[in-house]
Amino acid sequence: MKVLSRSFYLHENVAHTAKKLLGKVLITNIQGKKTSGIIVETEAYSYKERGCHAFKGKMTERNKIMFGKGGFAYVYLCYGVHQLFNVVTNKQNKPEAVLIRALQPLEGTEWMTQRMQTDSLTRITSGPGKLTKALGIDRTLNGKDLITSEVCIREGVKVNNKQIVTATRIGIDYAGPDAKLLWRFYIKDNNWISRT
DNA sequence: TAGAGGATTGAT
DNA sequence: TCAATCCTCTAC
Repeated sequence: MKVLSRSFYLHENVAHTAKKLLGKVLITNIQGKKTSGIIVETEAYSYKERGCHAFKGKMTERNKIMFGKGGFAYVYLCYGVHQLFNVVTNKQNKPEAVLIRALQPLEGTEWMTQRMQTDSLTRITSGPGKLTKALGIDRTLNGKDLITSEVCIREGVKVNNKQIVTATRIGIDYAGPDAKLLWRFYIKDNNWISRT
């Protein structure tokens, strides 16, 4: 399977890219432990709306990686507890990103269960904070190139448009009217979707 | 430089 | 429903 090219990430419509990422495979190779999973749930974020860290194009020390070109990892700490993994999209100075919210485990499941301290695969990657832990993703991967580094995304399974469910994003009530944007995408009836 | 709050999760 | 937990951002 082929690693996604730079051009995939440069599309100017982040919601379009978020939808296209469904079915793709996220791979990490951390300390010799290769793990991967099929992306089954995503959310889009754009500088044009309040839910985004780079709203109105405001650059800070934390979000500056979003201002570069697409195809790089944006990892940050949420609630002081969880690391969240995003894919930077669009061209330089068009800060947009796709949050990966859930995966279907594929390879290296033994490492995932070990990292999660459980024997069961059930719901082990069904949430943005959980999948990063299962795949060994942390903030040291912030800014990594998704084409050449130890974290990358490759072609996966085909997802029919009819299988994709569109919904409002989770946890951004503070964004006012922008919280109503239908920018959350997930694969219908998939067992690994995060909480409803 | 201090204070508030967050793109979550799991236990109560 | 609520606490954990700490980094980031904002205001002073």
